[in-house]
Amino acid sequence: MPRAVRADALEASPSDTRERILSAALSAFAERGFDGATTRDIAGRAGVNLGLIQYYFAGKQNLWRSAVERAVAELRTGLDAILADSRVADDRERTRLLMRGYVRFVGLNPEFIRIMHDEGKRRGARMRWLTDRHVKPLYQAIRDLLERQQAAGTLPAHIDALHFHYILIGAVGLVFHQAEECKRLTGVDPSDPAVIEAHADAVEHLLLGPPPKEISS
Amino acid sequence: MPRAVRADALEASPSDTRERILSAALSAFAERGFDGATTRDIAGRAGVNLGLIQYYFAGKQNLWRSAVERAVAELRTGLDAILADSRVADDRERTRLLMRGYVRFVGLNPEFIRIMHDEGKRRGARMRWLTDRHVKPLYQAIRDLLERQQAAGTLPAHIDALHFHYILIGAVGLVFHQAEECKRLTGVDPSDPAVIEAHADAVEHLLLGPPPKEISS
DNA sequence: GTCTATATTATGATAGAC
DNA sequence: GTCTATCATAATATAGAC
Repeated sequence: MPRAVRADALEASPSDTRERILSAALSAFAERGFDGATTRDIAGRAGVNLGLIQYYFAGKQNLWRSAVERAVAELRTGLDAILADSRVADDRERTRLLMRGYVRFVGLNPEFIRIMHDEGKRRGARMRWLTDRHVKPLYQAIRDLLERQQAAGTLPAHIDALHFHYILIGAVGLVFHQAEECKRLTGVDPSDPAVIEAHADAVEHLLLGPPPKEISS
Repeated sequence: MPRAVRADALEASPSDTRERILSAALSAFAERGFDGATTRDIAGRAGVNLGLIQYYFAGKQNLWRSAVERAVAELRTGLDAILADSRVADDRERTRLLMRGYVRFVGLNPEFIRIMHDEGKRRGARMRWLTDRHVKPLYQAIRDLLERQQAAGTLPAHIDALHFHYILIGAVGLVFHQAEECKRLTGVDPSDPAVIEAHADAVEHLLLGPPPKEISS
């Protein structure tokens, strides 16, 4: 069965080449921004020839989109599972799990948030694509969770979804976005799993408040 | 007195040219990042000749530093005044005023936070310069305010300054950093003064909690 | 599919006239 | 101080050999 073992052969398979370019692209775009990243650097990181970027992706824009699509799909899968989990009792718990899932994802995948920030400040096709395709669903989910809890009286009624969304996303993500600054500022590397959990704890406590009172026993 | 009126003459004075380059540079670096901004574009926005950038600033790096220095100085002046104001009664009120001052500054000067985010994610000389010179003092101030309130029992004791700092800065700034995304996502322009105040209200309520009880009258 | 050129454009910086 | 012209480099993208 020679076909089945091809992918494990010593030489990289074609699809492996494609994947390596995508991974290298995600790192490069996250570190340097779209303008700062160069196709030469990406090819170098991936250990492949520059021409292969054109062969597989037909240009820098297209490579960016493919790399981002793959990263966002991972996050969406995780968050959708939390939102659809029927075992979760109430909206506060669902918000809490959504937030913690988001903290963990961003802590382990800071490339994602760096690209979101790099594009979210610009007018342009990439920002519009990201917003319509990936930010809007998350915003709707957060908005629904907020409004249901406001109706139930468990979150303050006068805060608009816009503010709640950006406060939550900003509070969760900035420390991982600014990981290099944070390391110089505090000596602590936020990608450390213990720091990730501590950050989730802090956000939960400050933003979601103490858990609602137990039914008195 | 011909010397005194020179600056008001019809033609731009030399120092005016320098100022226009600085303003254009701040906008360009904020919108496109250090790598994406070009000296040609900056000269074009300022309405001056490309060669004048070399004449006044001797290079792109130096221009960046001068432009950022000017923007940061404005913020520092405002925040230092709040921190030094002896009329402020207690640390909670000082934290509240510091936060609101920061919200207003960032809301009106989104260039500042875009540059902070663009550099804070990178290793390199610009990040180190920004962190040591401008982020550290703010971090120390926030850390002191947090720890004094923890000692007084008015903020939760187990939250480390690192998390509190990045939660506060992230919650305050993201909506203004992502202004373009926000406009597309919600139709609301966060640079609207009413939105700025609403954001300050929301951060205050969610992060600092309700004001401490009045002395019963 | 992968490689070596190379075309084309854009960039930061410089030289020198006025 | 301000301008035009230009250099040297680095970028994306393409053409075509293997």
